[in-house]
Amino acid sequence: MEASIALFEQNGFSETSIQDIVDALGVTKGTFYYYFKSKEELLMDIHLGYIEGLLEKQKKIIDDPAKSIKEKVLDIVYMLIHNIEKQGRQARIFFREMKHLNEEHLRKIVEKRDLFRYELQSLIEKGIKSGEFREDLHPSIATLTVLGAANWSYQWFRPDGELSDFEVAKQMVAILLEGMEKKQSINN
Amino acid sequence: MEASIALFEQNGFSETSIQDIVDALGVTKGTFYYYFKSKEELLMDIHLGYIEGLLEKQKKIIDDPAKSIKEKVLDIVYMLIHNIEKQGRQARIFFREMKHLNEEHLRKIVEKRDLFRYELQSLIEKGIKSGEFREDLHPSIATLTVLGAANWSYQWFRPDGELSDFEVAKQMVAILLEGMEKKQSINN
Amino acid sequence: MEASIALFEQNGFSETSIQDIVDALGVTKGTFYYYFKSKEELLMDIHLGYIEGLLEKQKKIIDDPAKSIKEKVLDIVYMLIHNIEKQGRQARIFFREMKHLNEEHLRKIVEKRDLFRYELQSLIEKGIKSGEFREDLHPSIATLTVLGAANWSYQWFRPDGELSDFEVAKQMVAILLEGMEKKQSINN
Amino acid sequence: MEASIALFEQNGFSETSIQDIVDALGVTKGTFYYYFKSKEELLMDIHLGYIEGLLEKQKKIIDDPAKSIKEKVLDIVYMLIHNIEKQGRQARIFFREMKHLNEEHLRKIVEKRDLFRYELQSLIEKGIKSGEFREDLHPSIATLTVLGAANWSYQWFRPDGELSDFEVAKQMVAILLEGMEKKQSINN
DNA sequence: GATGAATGAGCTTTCATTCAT
DNA sequence: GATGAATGAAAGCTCATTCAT
Repeated sequence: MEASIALFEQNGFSETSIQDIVDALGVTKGTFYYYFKSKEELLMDIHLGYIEGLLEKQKKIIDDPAKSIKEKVLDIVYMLIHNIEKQGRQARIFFREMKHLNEEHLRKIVEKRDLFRYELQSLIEKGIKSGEFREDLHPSIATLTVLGAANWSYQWFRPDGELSDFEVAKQMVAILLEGMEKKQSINN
Repeated sequence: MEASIALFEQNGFSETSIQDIVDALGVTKGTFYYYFKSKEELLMDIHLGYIEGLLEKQKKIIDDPAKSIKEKVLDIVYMLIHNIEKQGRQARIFFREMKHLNEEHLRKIVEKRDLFRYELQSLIEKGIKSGEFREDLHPSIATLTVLGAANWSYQWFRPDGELSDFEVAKQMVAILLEGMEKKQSINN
Repeated sequence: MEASIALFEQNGFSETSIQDIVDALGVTKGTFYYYFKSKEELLMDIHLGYIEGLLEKQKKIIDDPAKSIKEKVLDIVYMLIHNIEKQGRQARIFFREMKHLNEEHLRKIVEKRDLFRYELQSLIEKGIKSGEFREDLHPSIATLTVLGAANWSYQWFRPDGELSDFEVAKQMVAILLEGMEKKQSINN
Repeated sequence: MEASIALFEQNGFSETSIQDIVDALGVTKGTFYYYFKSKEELLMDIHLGYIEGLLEKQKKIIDDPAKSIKEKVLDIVYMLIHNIEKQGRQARIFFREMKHLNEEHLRKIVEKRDLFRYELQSLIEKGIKSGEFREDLHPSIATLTVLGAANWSYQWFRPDGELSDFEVAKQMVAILLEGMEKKQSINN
């Protein structure tokens, strides 16, 4: 799986042959099929590992009773960006290669992906009710804006860049929560 | 090109054969190679058409002397989302299939894509200088946050949804400019 | 098709690879798939050619108004055996490799094979009614006995043997019609 | 062997993998190779079991001093058909999969199969000499006609059909001995 | 401008067999 | 007696590309 993740990320699922994978490991194609029923099944395993990891981490954040909703949103954004440092390759495979899953597998993955989204959305809805977020916020668009900003980072965030994952997350959340506009000073 | 865009978007570049394309048109493979040097060249044509269209529209917005910077950012976000209504398929191909370009073509496209980003970033930098945006804004992260939010919509925005492209863009820009937080009333 | 018939007959369908077929012709595998959708489709074409040829010949014999029923039975047996001289390889493929057809194709072929049997059976039934055949004959078993005797010959009849196909057919029909028993002389 | 007979008969020798066989038994492939040297050897064992059983039963019938030759022919036909009730699957494997034996094994099996035929042929020859059968009978063709009629039944005879194996054999032998023709009454 | 025949390299997958444990 | 991991050869099939016509 590790070897295939590196190859799928770099060259794409369709462009990576079983031969490429087993060559990277110094084994033969037969060995691959001893461990995986098909190339698609391997892809499914990668997808499952990724999304279930995310769901688990999201759940821990949401269930934390000590944090405010804003803090939880920050934590989720940070978690997504931090995850790219650790599992950026899986993330890129997840978004790019999902269409190569078969119908049944795709259904399962989309279900979990949607669950992640709904959990975030219901957090934002709570924030609106509790007064932490503006009442005129459209919960689903707010959710997708946050997710877009964070997920897009898998396209550009490199852990070796100028800013750390935490600083990127802080900046991004600052924009999302407080906005880019210069605040009007109360005294003016 | 039209036929291939529909097929590439639906099934992916690698999964679409030349045969599929010519079948959709009722011609034969020989004919394809009379008009295109290779499958990759066709993909390049699609990429070029998409990114050059975006750059042109972006330029028109930025060069408009009648608008504030904030308005220009709104316009660019709206333009990106609106584009999905018109050219969603090209957008999805652009982001998903870029890696199938050859080295030289890829370089050219990445150059133009980066140009688009730099133009937005320099708009935001101007906004910071002019006092329209907060001084503590990290221009590159702000740029990528805006682009992430807008570009991500190609994954979920459907023109037949509840909200129009303009309403989605307005909501999204409201979040990006004013933030999700409830503003403190001046009297409190 | 000709090349594949020779190979399927000699080595069996599963044991003959596409490579074997195209090697025999001095072309490449791609060429094979330009003309046939799959290996199974080629097998179907062989089956269809064989059974439809038989049905056509059977029809001509049955529709001949100048012949008695006994003569028609002889003609059908002779036709089957004669066919082995001309198309013995197809015959052997027909009986041996039918199970490699896919469900839909198998259904079509079995239908036609059964039609051939029913036509013979209805001929025998007419013979019983007309008094040419014994009344205590069980039509379906008689049919299968005749078909068994004739069809089995594809397992052993070789056109270069001692007897010609016509002589074999005559002998076989003599047994089937008159029996192997020594007839009791009228005077005894 | 039992498990493999069921699988070979249903799906064919080439189409049945060792994995299929050991799966049916809940053991592993290594175990198979502890008991059989190769897949082909297993096939040979099945062939040997079948043909030696037939030869033994044939010998008992032929050696019976209490029976006429005609009765012996009936008995052999009955034995063949009866065998299908008991060992139909082996029979079908025997006729269909023989070509998968290796050269040496094939030679041995063909020898025994031919022995069975010669024994029947020599019985018929005796019947001709003794006056039980017509003198103009061609012994080898008569033999193959009888064998064809009987063996073919493995293609269609189902023990749950309308007639029992004994009734089918009686009908078939009636045809083979007395013929299908209506006998001319002595008084006419 | 367009066709149709052909190629060749590559693909995923299967499977009988081996063998150290 | 039995297992499980591995192999290697081959299978059916796909497909971008070429090119004479």
